[in-house]
Amino acid sequence: MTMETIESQQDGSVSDSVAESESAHMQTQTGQNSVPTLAQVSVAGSGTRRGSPAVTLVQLPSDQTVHVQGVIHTPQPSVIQSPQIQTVQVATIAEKDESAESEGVIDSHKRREILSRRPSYRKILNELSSDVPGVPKIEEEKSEEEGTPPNIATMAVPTSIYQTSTGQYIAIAQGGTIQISNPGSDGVQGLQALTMTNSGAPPPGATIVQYAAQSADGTQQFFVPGSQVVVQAATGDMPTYQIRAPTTALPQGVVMAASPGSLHSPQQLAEEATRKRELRLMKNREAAKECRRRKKEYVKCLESRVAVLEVQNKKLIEELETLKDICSPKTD
DNA sequence: TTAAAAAAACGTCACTCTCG
DNA sequence: CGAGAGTGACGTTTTTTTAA
Repeated sequence: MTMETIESQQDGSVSDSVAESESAHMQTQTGQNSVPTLAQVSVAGSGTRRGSPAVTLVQLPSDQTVHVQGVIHTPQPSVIQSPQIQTVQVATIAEKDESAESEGVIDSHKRREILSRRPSYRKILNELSSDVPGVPKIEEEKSEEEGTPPNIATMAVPTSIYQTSTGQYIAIAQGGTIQISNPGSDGVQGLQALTMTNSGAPPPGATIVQYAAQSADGTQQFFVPGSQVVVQAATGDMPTYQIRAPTTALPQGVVMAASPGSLHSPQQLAEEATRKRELRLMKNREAAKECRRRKKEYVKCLESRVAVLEVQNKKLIEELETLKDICSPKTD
């Protein structure tokens, strides 16, 4: 097996401002890869140059290995049509309006409009993956590479565990996650992950537990401003919990009903508005995390595709050279 | 070892798009 | 048409890298 080295143009940075790397359509000049920032891609060629498509291993800079199918198929006519064609353009999946950058005087609102009309990464990548078999799809669900489900992962380091009067266990993890487990169920399945949001300044002296029941998946969420913890649940159809400061043994206040019920007073309305806002912010927070994860995956995918196309380009160049040698006998 | 710089990650807002 | 998901932009925080 011969190891050869090609060079791929890539900045390697994955940050919030991926738009620059997305917008760039990479160009490879034949025989003159003199691009300032170069990353090396190792290619382990295997199999035949002619005949059935050979599978090539491409070692990406990020220790990824990509299986690349051979691009030269003997039965097919060569894709090389003219010696003058020396520029290979690669993967302009998500075009950004280049003029917006070049002009530089465009106002931010208009620029925002342009940018916000781009399709989602999931769509782009799925379209891309339908074209290229090697490109993985972004699943609708969380990918399995994320590992265990969140409610299992977060049970790893509970700092406090309480038992309610109904026999349920409440664990408060360091990350602010509350977990409720039913002793009757077999461990993990009885777990319910709850999130304590400590962000933002709690109203002074107030202890508000906001509760939202989502019957669809059985998820229950509590919002506890400040650093209080959930201590005890009462019996009955409507579960109630007490909030205590972690350092004191005295109950600080109560707490919650399983449904907000009818809201009348301005304070209740304000609390409801606060609850809705907290819920919206929390969802948006999670959505932003997921969006960034998808974006990173998308960029990785683009980089993989660049490597694949670099390999294709190299093979086409080799084919061109071979054909040149065959067709033009030596003159000297 | 440490301070500064750079990069990455995060939270929030504003907006568009999609779906019921 | 409204609710919610998705995402770009922006400012802030955290982590990593680099130079002294």
